[in-house]
Amino acid sequence: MRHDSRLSRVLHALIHMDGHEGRATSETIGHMLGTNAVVVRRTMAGLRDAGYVCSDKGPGGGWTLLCPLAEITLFDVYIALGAPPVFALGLADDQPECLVEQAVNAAVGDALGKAADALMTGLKAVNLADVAHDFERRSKRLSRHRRSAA
Amino acid sequence: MRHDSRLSRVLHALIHMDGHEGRATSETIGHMLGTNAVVVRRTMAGLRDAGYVCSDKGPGGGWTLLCPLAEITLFDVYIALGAPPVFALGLADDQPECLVEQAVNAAVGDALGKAADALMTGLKAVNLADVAHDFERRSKRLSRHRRSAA
DNA sequence: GAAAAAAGTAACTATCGGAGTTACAATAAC
DNA sequence: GTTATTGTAACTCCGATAGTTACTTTTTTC
Repeated sequence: MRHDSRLSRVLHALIHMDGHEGRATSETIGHMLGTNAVVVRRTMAGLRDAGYVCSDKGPGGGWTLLCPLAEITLFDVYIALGAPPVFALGLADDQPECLVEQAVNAAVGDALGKAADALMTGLKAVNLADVAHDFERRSKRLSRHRRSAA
Repeated sequence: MRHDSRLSRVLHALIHMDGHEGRATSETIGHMLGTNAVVVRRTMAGLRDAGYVCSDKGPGGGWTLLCPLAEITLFDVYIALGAPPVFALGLADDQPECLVEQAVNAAVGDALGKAADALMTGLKAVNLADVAHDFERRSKRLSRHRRSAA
């Protein structure tokens, strides 16, 4: 596996669900994301547990957004996913008694810690309504271009 | 694989090499890092290509540091390793035409970009002499504790 | 109450990259 | 020429997400 794209995918699903009439089934969401229903259920489980969405079984069932987009930040979603590991880079721990390893890990760990802080700050600064507005901007720009090309 | 610990390990090796009399063989370095000689050679190859160390074959051969520690930053070493991927988190690219995906990826990518900037800034701010000094501080502190415990 | 539509979930496979290992070639010192 | 050493290719191992299959459970609808 190269990347963990769950955050990106779940956000994608939530924005689509906001524009969606009524409930969206896992199957529908899977098509929107280019994946399948089981992956959608698995990934959305954390959001359901956190109370941002609910799911209903049976005919007419599916996923419902329980919250205005403006009240969910990217950070909230990241936490609801279980705060998965951010970095591919890590510290060696083969010689935990070695003071050189400790000094190196303190230095690298400090830089990684600052990077993680910056990431969390960045995720807290944006809510899903911001992303939805950006989507709308992109839609309008695209239709302008289409008209002018016609 | 969980983490890429090459940066941490190479730094560990370089600090040890600075305190080492003459050349250090891959075998010796492997023991210091808790790994084996082939992994050491593979990982150090980038540093050799970048000119920070050289390696000599044959009896009496091994690795030599070519540069004062103060002239190498953590960032330099990261680049010499080939600037490996920093994040385990990534963007979805299953629906590249989808404007929702684009908006989501712009938002998440922006946060990741700021985090990467913070990481690089942190890596540039520390050179290997800083790490070596921290190692010496740790050594002194430890021997004080040992004396006072005796 | 039977059929159908949906979620929930377990279990398995695919994939990807670092790490570990083995094997062997190339080189240099003595 | 023997030995110590690097250089490298080729393979296995591991861990995590992602994909897939199969089955159970729940709920609606007829």
